Amino acid sequence: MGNPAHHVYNSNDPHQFQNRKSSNGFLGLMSEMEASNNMIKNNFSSQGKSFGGSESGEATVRLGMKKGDQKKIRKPRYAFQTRSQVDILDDGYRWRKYGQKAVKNNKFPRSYYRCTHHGCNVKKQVQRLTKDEGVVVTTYEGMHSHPIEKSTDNFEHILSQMKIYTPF
DNA sequence: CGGGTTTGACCGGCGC
DNA sequence: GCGCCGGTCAAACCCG
Repeated sequence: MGNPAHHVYNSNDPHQFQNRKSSNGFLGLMSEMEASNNMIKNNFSSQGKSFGGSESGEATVRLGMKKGDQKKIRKPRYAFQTRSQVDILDDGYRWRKYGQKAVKNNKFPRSYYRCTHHGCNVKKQVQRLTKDEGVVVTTYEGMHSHPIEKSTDNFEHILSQMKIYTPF
């Protein structure tokens, strides 16, 4: 991958993005999480810390031992949809793709990415809608506990801020 | 070479 | 218990 010259919001320039947010640019912003779990709120209130849930969960060795000792914390994740012609929305972090699966009722596959930063277990998945090819759904899971490593554009900064404060 | 992608197999949960 | 399904692993492959 590697889109050297420009960043990727590109496909629709920021202006359009802001203009159409009420109608189409920002199709939706939804967050999935279990309201029944209070711990999640704790995790989110202190964004500077590591989000304990997923980390401890993944630290457990899989395949051969049960990991559901005590925690059944549901990892909060939030998704937003954008109009873009490219699947790769570069938000400033480095992602490594670890899977791709076809989605039912959808003719396009879904790609699974993971942040390559050491000790950062943030995941995201990118999906494209069948009906509107121009719509790309990006779902983030977890939160980065380290700074962005690329050039800091304004929009990226705003975006990252958005990520932090979205759930509430 | 080193890092990221590809791709099929595998795993755990859920419904029947 | 079995099969579907969404998500992940890992070995091969690719490319700078």
